[in-house]
Amino acid sequence: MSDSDKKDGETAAGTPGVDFIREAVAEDLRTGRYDYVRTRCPPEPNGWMHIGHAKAFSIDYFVAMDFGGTCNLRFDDTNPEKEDMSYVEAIQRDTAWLGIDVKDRVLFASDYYEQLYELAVRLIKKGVAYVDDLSDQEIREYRGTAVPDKSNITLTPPGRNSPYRDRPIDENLDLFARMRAGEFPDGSKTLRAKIDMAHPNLVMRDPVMYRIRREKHYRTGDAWCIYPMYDFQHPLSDAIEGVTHSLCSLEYEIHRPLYDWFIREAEVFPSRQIEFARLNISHTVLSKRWLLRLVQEGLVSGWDDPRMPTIAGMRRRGYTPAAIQDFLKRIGIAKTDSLVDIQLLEHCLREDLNKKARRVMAVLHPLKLILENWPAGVTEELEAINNPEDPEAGTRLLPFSGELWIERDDFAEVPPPKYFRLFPGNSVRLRYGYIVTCTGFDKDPVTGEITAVRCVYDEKTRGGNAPDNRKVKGTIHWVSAAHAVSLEARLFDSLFAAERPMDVPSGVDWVETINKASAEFITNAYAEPSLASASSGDSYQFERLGYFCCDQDSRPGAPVFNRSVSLRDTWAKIEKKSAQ
RNA sequence: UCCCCGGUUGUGUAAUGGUAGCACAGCAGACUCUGGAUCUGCUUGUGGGGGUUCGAAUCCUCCCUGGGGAACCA
Repeated sequence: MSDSDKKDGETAAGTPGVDFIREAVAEDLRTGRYDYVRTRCPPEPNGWMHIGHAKAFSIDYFVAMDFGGTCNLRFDDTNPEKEDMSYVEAIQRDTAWLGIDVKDRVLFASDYYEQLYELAVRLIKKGVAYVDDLSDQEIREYRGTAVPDKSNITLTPPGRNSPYRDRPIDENLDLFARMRAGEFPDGSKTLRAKIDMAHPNLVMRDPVMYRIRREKHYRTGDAWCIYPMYDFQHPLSDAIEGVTHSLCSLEYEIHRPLYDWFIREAEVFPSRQIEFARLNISHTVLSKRWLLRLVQEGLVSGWDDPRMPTIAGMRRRGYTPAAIQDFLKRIGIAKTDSLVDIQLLEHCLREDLNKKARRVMAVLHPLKLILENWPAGVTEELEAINNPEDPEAGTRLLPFSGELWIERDDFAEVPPPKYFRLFPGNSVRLRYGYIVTCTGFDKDPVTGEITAVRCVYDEKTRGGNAPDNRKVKGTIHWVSAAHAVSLEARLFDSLFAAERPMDVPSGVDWVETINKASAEFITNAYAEPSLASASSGDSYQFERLGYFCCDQDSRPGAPVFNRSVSLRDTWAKIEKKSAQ
């Protein structure tokens, strides 16, 4: 065995184990608890999908795929006040884009209203559900719970039974039918499960199953004036669909006994709920409520603002499904409440785009460079490699002339330590062009601004080669001024400077903590001519700057690019260090 | 207060009674026509105390600590 073989063996030993969910599923198959696997993605259509949902749905989907099973996309649409068809469409589009192919298994809890009603009737007939006349306030009080106030903590004594708890079954049946028929006003009655008002788990203290709510539902219209609650609807919808493993986030852990109770009492297919930790990412927020507010108050341009952690926003920003799936694979699945560093997400994007994105040259902060010894009126064409990581991508020709745009940062009147770009007397290579030496610069006498850099080029270095083997430390990018395409570059930063935006100091509205400098639009950037034909969604690497994705706001002759992520910037680190 | 669930390098995640590993981040170096990419090396960890055991991140116990729950939302 060679050394390298040994090394492979060691690496294999460090291979991550299978996660606890797949372990449990495998166990269920082994013991015969189930003989197939079916999961479900359970969105509520009340907002757009974000990366946290992507994590959950990917777990649902890939767990099913790994065991040769199926995965449903089921909309849990039982709250007509908040739900809307536009959300259904957005969620379906984003799910498919992520590579979650549920085929025709797109389902709606609202399609089960009749079945759920029948199951409720079954529970009433068994004597384990009853119609209650208590108000919401009274239900809370009878439950024996205090007002949830972190600063004023009180005991939770056993609850008291509702005076309507022991209504005869026939009366309950009659009342429930009349609730459906619309004989009672909103909020005047509920259907409750008869479990245990002294249960230590508060969700088991006779949870509400149905409420009266006269609200037009986006799918069922006015057909119903009673709507099922999540705790009742979810397990039974799972059962109706034959879902074996109902995977959800940790917040539902405490609901599992209730999930099991409904399944047992309704005598339906025994789906199993398993919980995992939801995703948190630094410097952003994965809360539908917060995201909705950002959109509604115009703090971002919409659900698909490139700064949003929504799938639509990330897609517009330039994230790829491959990068997102790679990220989700790397963060794993666990029950530990965690905060993933956003740099891991960015790393995954860079890694994907590095292999795929074509290289182009663009100058974001233009500074004129004049080649003093360039023959007047001459334009040359120079060959450039499209992607050094992918030889198949081939080459292209770049126009070159005596007046170029270079990056303002690539010239320094007085070079800082370890700076090896352009400064008086120094030589750099123009990428794929010539080696040039700085002879001077023009300066506005009033403002002190550098207006142009003057250089001479070495004609023997065409293409950027140094035939004399001379070492030129710096290579900078450029665009021929006469041939440049104007473009708009949109640079983005995190929406929140704080690592944990949710931890808002008391008395502060979180909206005030938004990073106001999180979007910078540069309208006077220049790029090589090939970018004129870019179309929306195309990703490029702007050499030495980062990955950019062509935005939907682009117009013919006026391309707009979003910076997806910058390149790793060693120079920035050096600068930062010497500044300290 | 009560009920439930967690705590493994800076971050995330493995190790399922038997050498605490991997990735990201960080640091140092090599290489380079992108200060990119790639490659090499390095630092840092089982929340604490007791117990069981030849052997404990893993089992028991107490403590500490973090999260969740007490909606006619999901």
